[in-house]
Amino acid sequence: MGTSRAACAGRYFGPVEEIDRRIVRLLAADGRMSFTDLAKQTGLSVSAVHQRVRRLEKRGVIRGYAALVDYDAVGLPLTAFVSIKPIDPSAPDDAPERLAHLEGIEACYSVAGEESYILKVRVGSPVELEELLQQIRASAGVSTRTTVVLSIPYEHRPPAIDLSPD
Amino acid sequence: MGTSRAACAGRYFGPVEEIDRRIVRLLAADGRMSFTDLAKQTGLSVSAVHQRVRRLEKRGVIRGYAALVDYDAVGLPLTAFVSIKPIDPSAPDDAPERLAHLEGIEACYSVAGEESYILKVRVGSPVELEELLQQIRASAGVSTRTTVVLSIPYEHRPPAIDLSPD
DNA sequence: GTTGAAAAAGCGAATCT
DNA sequence: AGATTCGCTTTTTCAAC
Repeated sequence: MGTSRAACAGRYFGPVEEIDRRIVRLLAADGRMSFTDLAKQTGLSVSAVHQRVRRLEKRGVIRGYAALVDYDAVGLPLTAFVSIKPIDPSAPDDAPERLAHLEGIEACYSVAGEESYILKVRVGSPVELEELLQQIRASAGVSTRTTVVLSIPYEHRPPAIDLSPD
Repeated sequence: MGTSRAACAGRYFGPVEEIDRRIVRLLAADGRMSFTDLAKQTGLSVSAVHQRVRRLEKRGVIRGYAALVDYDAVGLPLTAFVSIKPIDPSAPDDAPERLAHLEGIEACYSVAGEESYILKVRVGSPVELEELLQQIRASAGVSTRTTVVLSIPYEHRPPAIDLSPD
């Protein structure tokens, strides 16, 4: 190997080094933390932190920022997981692109197992879920299996980014 | 009814009115948007926006802010969905609390269907997934069924908050 | 990475509609 | 009640070191 990468006793910590991981961890837990606070927490100057955050954004390590919302309060009280399977398994599998235009689909995961993708959807009511399922089937040529979410004990807990040595 | 709530042709838009929904939508898409920009996008004064955002935070409509991170880059390249089912169905169901201390569990959904909860987990490697699954089974007295995520076409798309009339 | 200064944004109180 | 204007403070941002 020509390059020396971050590794430690068999555990690979990814291409982001210690201080950067601290920054990412802090911002994942509080996306609006100021550069001033970030500097205090990391022991760096404000400018140094600023520079690192911009670099992390540019490299795509930080992909963006989001407010975490109460979906009940904004009229989207119904969450569901929709597993999909192509009706014609020999057809090209471009379901994610075919579904990207549909509002209400929050995420699309390609998975191992019986089905090919799991979608996470948020809608306003059972009728809206029904309509969305019809659109999913029609748009992607798939069958669907839906698991309705009854309640959400917790969600979006900040990631357990490891801070061990490089 | 004594109170008049937001309703429109059979569609209930939640307890958050038009302009507030605009604000929430904008912040969900860009959690670091400045109050100045927010004011421009909504046609309000900066102070008015400021006041509304604080109120939305206090009411819990905005629950927090988070940086969206590239999990591969920070050493958590393995995502999975873990469906759990109590081994003893007559025992009290407090799985969410019993699992809350475990790092690596990002979300916990109570669901309708064969299993009782779906967990979303992020770990660094297959071995770490194995260890986490053992901890889940031991901590909550459940059996697990795991669906490994192979790739993530998209995730955390901003919610389709409706902006129709109240 | 650091310091330091200018520009921008955040924030609270008083005022007005 | 809710929006606006006014100042002051903090943060952001961009120089040069």
